[in-house]
Amino acid sequence: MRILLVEDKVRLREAIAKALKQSGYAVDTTDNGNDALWMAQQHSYNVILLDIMIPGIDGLEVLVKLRDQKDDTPVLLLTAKDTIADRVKGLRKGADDYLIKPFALEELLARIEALCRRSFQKSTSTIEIDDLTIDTSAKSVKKNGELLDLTAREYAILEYLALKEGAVVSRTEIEEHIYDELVSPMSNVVDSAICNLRRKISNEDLDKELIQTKRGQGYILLP
Amino acid sequence: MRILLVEDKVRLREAIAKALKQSGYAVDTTDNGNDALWMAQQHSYNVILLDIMIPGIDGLEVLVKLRDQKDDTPVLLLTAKDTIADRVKGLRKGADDYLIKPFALEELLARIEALCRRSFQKSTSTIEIDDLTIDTSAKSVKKNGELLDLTAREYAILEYLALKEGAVVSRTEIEEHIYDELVSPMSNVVDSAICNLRRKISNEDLDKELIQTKRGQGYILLP
DNA sequence: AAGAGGCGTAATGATTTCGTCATTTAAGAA
DNA sequence: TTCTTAAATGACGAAATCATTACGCCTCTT
Repeated sequence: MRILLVEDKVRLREAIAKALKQSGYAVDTTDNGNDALWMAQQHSYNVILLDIMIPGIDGLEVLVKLRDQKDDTPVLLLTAKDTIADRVKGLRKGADDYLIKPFALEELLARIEALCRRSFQKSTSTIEIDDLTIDTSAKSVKKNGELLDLTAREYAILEYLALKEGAVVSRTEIEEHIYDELVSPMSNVVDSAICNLRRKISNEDLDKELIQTKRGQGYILLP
Repeated sequence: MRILLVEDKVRLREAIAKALKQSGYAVDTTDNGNDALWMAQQHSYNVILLDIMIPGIDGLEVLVKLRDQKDDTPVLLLTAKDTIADRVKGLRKGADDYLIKPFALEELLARIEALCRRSFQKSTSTIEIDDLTIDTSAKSVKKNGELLDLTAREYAILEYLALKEGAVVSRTEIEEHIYDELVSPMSNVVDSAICNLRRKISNEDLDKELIQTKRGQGYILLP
């Protein structure tokens, strides 16, 4: 899951970014509205955290422009203002949620989770696929009740595939949503990660692969 | 466990704060309603102790605003008033418990415990994990019946991990819940504390670690 | 007032992860 | 079948993360 964080106060921005990364998100940050718009056009983020009071174009305007461009990335507004009028204004302009500063990091994490779930049209925090149970809240995966020992990367990829269950997911898409920095075109990081992941989730006896390869296209997770 | 104490009378406030700290809670205090609201938004407390008669916004109003913001932190009202009408009013507005001044510290501590338990949906005051028995009421930990000599910090961390058994808990989350002030970003207090904790709870013979490291994510307590 | 112990900090050493590269294997077209 | 290209796999090393120790401040106790 990749998140764009738009916040001008350095300390707050870095504190939030740190917490998000610890929770397994790929995070891009910026401190102003112009860059925010630019970045939002470059990548498809899963969630955008948008402070309203920022230099350059203000947060609400960024939001409006995004929606004008038919970009419906979930936006969570961060704001110091706390009047019903402001709330309504933000939501009217197409925000999906808002949080009043200062807020608890856990609250933020919970809302982001909710937004992600919603954007993938999932209502629960666990996804069941075959003999796997993926708990997106605890960030753990169980196979027949046994906890699997996945690394952060492995988990992130599996979760992403699971959320898009049944859809072909390209390498590029995985790179863009899971990795912080741009992956060099020649790299086979994803292949490598998928290989390790398969090793951990496969049933040695059955030769059925949960993660199937669509040659020339990417991977697909099938139940 | 982190507690917010809102009480304007200095002596009483400090007495309560001291007692709470001795019982192993992280305590933040304030003497007025405005700051209380601010602080409650800043952190996610496990319990809020709220005097009704305070300067600024009064206690009941603070409560109402919290609930308006969907903040369901357990609130224990402290008040001199003792009429059924007042009680009902408080509870109606979303308080979880009620204590009439003057009260015995013992009584207060007991109720706080109850609220903490309830918020984690645990009915008993002891948590059993592997060969450990954590008594949240006595704030003691036994290993195979033997009492362990944990420091307050160590206990607090263990208890928190235990309450979230099976879920990955990030350093940031631990810092936020166990430590009074924000820990400097570079600090490795948590690592250090975990290290000491492990030393005390580990079985030298078995190499199974109860507290496992999820590299890049945090720690997880597994049975 | 002195001693002890808790606890935060810094430094160093150990571990793990993960990206890269090289090689093998498999898929699909001719 | 054979050739071409994509994907899987395994080994390796750099980098990041974590564990552990030592030290010093501060608080609490006696």
